[in-house]
This record gives sequence, structure tokens and C-alpha cells, in this order.
Amino acid sequence: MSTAAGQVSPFPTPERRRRDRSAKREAILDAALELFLEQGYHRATLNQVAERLNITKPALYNYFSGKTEILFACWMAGFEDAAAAIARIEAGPGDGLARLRALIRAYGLLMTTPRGRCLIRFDDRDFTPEQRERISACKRRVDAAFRGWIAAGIEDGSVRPCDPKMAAFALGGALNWIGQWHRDDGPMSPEAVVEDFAQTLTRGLASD
Amino acid sequence: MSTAAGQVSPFPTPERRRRDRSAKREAILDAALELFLEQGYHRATLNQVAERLNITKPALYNYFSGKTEILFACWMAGFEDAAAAIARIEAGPGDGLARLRALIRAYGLLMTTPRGRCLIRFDDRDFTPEQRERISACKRRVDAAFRGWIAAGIEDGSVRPCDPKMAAFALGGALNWIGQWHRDDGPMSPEAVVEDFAQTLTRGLASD
DNA sequence: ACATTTGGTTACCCACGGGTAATAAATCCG
DNA sequence: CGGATTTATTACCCGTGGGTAACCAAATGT
Repeated sequence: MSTAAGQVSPFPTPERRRRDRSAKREAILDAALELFLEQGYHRATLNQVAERLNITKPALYNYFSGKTEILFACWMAGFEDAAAAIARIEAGPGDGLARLRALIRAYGLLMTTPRGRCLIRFDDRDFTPEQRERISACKRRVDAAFRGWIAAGIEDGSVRPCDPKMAAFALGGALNWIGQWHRDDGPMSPEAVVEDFAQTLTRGLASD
Repeated sequence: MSTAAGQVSPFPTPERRRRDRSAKREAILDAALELFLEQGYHRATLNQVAERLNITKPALYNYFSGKTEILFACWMAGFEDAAAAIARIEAGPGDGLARLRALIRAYGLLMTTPRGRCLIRFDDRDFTPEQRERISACKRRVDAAFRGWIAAGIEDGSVRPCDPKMAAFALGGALNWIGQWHRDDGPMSPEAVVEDFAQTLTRGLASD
């Protein structure tokens, strides 16, 4: 409601112009993200991205410098979600194991979303060296969360003593893999999957 | 030693001719496999493959009908190793859990080898529909081994009751992921990795 | 009113790489 | 020896797709 009678003025304020532009950037990102996941980065073309938005390829270059920058922005969108989840758990209550389970649930859920899938379905070698460096740093932060809460759990007695590094690899692998096999139209709801995983991965398979 | 004095005759028998040809096919496969893993299928070119063998691109077409057929042969090479490991465990002794642990070790080790990595580093969408169909069948066989021994373990009491399908996903994910992060020149020997995984995945992380 | 900026279009360039003749050399076989 | 087959080479074709140049219309702002 920027004017009387609830009508939006056809003369946008500079503020709204900026928001329009950033909304368009987001739209490009969303379209590219879906396409990259559906077809794979190399098979997906910028023409296809543009087509989905009813524009033409060169128009994309008003918002991004090239294909790899779009790819990078997609990856970063996924990382933002991951970082937010980690921060939320960090701020919340619970011992090491409780936080670890929360992370399993949150990260597992993320892997059933398009943005989350970007984190693992893209090939590192498609990024520029600079982008790869930034991505590595982000991955280290996620890995540090896993290892940190495993170590904290060992410390406070809620987690069985083990090598946090290896345990994080096992955990991360199982969770990342969700992004490879889970289909939204499949029989398992994301919630059911992560609930099962949180149990299986922390309780183990042996009956003891 | 095909002739006297341990010398190999420069006039190969028809038998040896066949073996020579198949050895060349193998050599192409090995070179392609390494390259596809190093650079990724799309970045790797047939010229590069040929270059590594000191031949030229068209020579490859004497042994393969095209790039995707080479890719498919690489994948199948990896599957043969997996199938052999499964058959070995199947024929051996042990209850459900013991066999499951053996499979974890064998499949985990496979993921540290080039041939094994082919199973998970290649993108399904790079294959033809016919190839995809055959690959799906092979994947189902591997999956059936995981699920089958988990179910057998539940049956005989060695494995905690759970959904075998989900447990196999978790297990498979953790193991497949090894192929993404393990480096031969890294600090962890393949044996140490799989030993740790066999423990962590069956005992779980919680201290109980 | 008028120069400028913004955001879009059409038309084009060109490097790349899979795949294909046409051909030459070596080998097999009768 | 001499024709057929195998295996490799050089030279080429051509579809594809990222990226760019030139241009145009509308909104901006002084």
C-alpha cells in the first residue's frame, strides 16, 4: 500500500526500483537453479534459463556476468539456508547429541529442497578457482558444526567416543545422499526420512 | 612363453591377436576412466583420452562406438567389482550383521578405487536410455544385497529392527560418499576408513 | 524538451569437441 | 604373390552454446 486506495503507483520510488531489480535477480536464480538440477549444469543452457523467464539470453547479462556466476549464486543460496539452520541450533538448547540430532534433521530436510541440493549436486570443477576457495570455506563451516557437536557430545558423555572427523564424514555422506535419491513425489515424506535417519544414525544398526 | 627359448614369436597366433585387441580395449578403458574421474565426463575429451595412449581420436572408434559407450563400459567395470564382492560375501559364512559388516568393508574399499568411483561419480543423465535401464538393474542388485542382509539380520536378531530400505539408503550414502572425499594421498588408509565406518555405522553414535 | 541511464532485443562470432570420410600401412589368408 | 581385412592417420564437417556488438524503447532527471 504505497498510495491512497491501496493502489500501487505506476511511478516506482527509487527504493521500489531497487527491489524490482533484486526480485528479477532472484527469479533468474530460481529458474537457473531448477534447470541446473533437472538437467545438470552442462546440459542446461542459458537460452533455456531465459526462455523460462520469457526473456532472451543477453538480458541475463544485466544481472550476472556469466554462467558460472549464476551457478555460484545458486550454491550460495543453498549455503545460506544451511548456515541459518546451524545458527538456529547453535543458539538453542541441548547437549551434544541433541544438537547433533537437530542438525541431522535440519540438514536432511535441506537436502530435500532445491536450494539444498545445489550444495552437493554441483561439481566443484565447474567453479572458478576464486569461487572454489569461497565454497571450500563454507563447506568447512558446515563440517565444523558436525564435528563440533560430535566432539561436544563425546565431552558431555552423550556421544560414544569416536573420531569426530570420520563420524562427520559418515553422517554427512548419509545426509548428502538424500539429495541424490529423494523425490518429492516419492512415498517418503521429508519429515519421515529425517526422523528415521536421526534414529538409525545415532542408535546404529546392531541390536546389542 | 609361446616358443622355444622363452621368446615371443613376432607372428601372433589368432588367439593372441584376440587378446591383444582386448588388451587395447582395456587400456582405452583405463585411460578414459582416469580422465573422466579427474576432469569430469564433460570436460574430458576423446582427444585427451587418445593422447594418453599415444594414438589419435579416430583410432578409438575401432574399439568403441562413441563417448557414451566408453562411459558405460567404465561404469560396468566398477559394477563387476561390486558384484564380485557381493558374490564372495554371499558364499561366505556369517549371520546378517556379519555379512552386512563385510559388505560395508568391501563396498567402502571399492569406493577408494577408480573403478569403484565410476559407480557414483558419473551422472545418470549422460547415459542413453538403454544404458540407463541396464544400470538401474545393476543398482537394484547392489541395493538388494544391502537390504537383504539387513532384513536377514533383523530376522536372526543380529540387527536392530528398522526399515531395511531406509537403513540401506543411510548406509549406501555414507559409503558412496567416500568416493567423493577420499584421496589416496590423504592421511587415512582405505582400510582404516572402512574399519571405522563398519564400527560407527553398526554401533551408532549415541552412547546409550 | 533533451541527454542519459536502464533493460531489453536481434544478429552475430567463434572455440570446442564429437563424429566421419578418405586414405595409407601393415597383416592375414589363399 | 595378391586381394581382403584390420588398424591407424590426416583432414574435415558441423551442431552447440557461451558470450558480445549494435541497436532500440522506455523511464529518469535536470
